[in-house]
Amino acid sequence: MTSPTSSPGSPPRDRVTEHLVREAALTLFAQRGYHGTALRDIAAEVGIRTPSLYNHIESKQDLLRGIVLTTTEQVWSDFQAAVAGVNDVRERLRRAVVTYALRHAVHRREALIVNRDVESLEEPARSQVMALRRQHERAVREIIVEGAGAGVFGVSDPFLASFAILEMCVSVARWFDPAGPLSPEQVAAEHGVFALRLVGAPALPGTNRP
Amino acid sequence: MTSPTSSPGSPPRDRVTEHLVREAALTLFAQRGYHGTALRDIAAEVGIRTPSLYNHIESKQDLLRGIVLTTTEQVWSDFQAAVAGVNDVRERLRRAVVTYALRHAVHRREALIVNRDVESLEEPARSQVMALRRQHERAVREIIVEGAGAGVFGVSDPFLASFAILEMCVSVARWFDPAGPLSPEQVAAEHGVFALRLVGAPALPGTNRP
DNA sequence: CCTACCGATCGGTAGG
DNA sequence: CCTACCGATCGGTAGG
Repeated sequence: MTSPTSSPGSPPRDRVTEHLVREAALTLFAQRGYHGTALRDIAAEVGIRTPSLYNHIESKQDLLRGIVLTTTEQVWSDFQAAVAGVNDVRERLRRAVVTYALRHAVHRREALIVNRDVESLEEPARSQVMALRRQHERAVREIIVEGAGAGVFGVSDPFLASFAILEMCVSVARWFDPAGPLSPEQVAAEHGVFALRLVGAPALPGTNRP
Repeated sequence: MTSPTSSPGSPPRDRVTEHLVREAALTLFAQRGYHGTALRDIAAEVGIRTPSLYNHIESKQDLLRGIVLTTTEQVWSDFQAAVAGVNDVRERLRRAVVTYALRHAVHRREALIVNRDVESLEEPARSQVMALRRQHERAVREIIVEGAGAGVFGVSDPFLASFAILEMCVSVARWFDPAGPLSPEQVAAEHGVFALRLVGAPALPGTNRP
C-alpha cells in the first residue's frame, strides 16, 4: 500500500496514525489510569515526542472522551440487538448478560477505563455517559422486574439483583486472562447461567454442564 | 477534655490530628483516585497548608499504604473469624460472602481505593497486598471446590464461580448508598443468598423472602 | 503550624 | 514530525 494522495500542502503520510495513538492511550490508561498516564508516555509508546501527538488528537481529554463515549454507546446498542424480538423473559435476561459479559472479556481495557476514569471525564460528555449507563441498567432491571412479576424469577429486590448481575459481568474485565483456559465466549455463557441462577429462575435446557 | 500532657519541647496539641488527615485522604482518594488527588487538596480539607501535612504523615505514598494494607489485612482476618468452626459448606460460603459484602457496604471508600489504586502502591507493600488478596481468593475458592466435590454445589468451574461471587461483593462499594432504603446488613444478607443460588446450592432455611 | 522555595513534571503552544 | 519553551502544578524540604 502506497500513500494514496499527495495534494499540495499536505504532509507525507507518516507511520503514526490517530488509531495507533488511541490504541496506545487505551493500553496505558487501562494500566495506570487517566491521571497516572502522561502524554509523554503515550508519545513514547508510538515512538514520537509529546507535541507531535497534537497532529493526531485534540487533547488528553479527547482521548478519554473517545474511549468512554464509544464504549458506552456500544454497550447500549449491543443490549438492544441482543434482546430484540426475544419474548421469553429468561432468555432475554440470559442474552443481555451474555452480551455484556462478552464485551468485558473482549474489550477489557475499554471497560476498565470506563469504570475507573469516568469521573475524570469533563462535561458534557460525563453526563451523557452517565445517562447512557443508567438507561442500560434500567433496561436490565426491567427484565428482572418483569420476570419477578410473572413468577418466573424469585427476587426480593430487583435493584439489588440487577446490580449484582451487572457488576459480576463488569468485573470480568478485571480478572479475565486471554491466555487462560477459557475463551471469552465460554466465560460469557457461564455468566448467563450464573445470572439465571441468581434470580432463582428454573434452568434453561443445556446450560448446566457438570 | 484538656490537653493531657505538656512535657517540655512538645508542641501544644492542635486541632488537626493524624487521624483527621488520613480520614481526609480516604475521602479524596476514593473520590478522585490516588493520582487525581493532590496533597494540597488533603491539606485544604483539614484546614492547613501542604507542608504542615508532614507533621502527621511521612509521604503521600504512606497515606495510600496505610489504607490499602490495613484494609486487606482486615479482609483476611474477617474471613477467618467468619468461617471459624463452621462445618457446613453452604454455611461457610454464606458467612464468607456476607462478611465480605458487609465490609464493602460499610467501608466503601477503603474498598474503592484498594481496587482502584493498588497499582500505585510501591513495593514491597504492593506484593504484600497482592499475596493477601490471593490468599483470600484461594480460601473462598476452596470452599466452592469442597462443596462441588461433596455434590452440594453444582459448579463447573470454581475459579469462575469464586471470581463472580467475590466481585459481586466488591461492587457493592460502587453502588451502595448509605441513605438508600437498605441497610448494609440487608444488602450483605442478600448477597449471601445470591452466592448460594449462584453455585446451585439448595436454599438454606429462611433465606428467601418474597 | 507557617512562608519561601526546590527540582521535576505536567498538558499544551509557537514556530518551523 | 521536531526543538524550544510556556505557565501551572506536583510532592517535598529548609528553616523557623
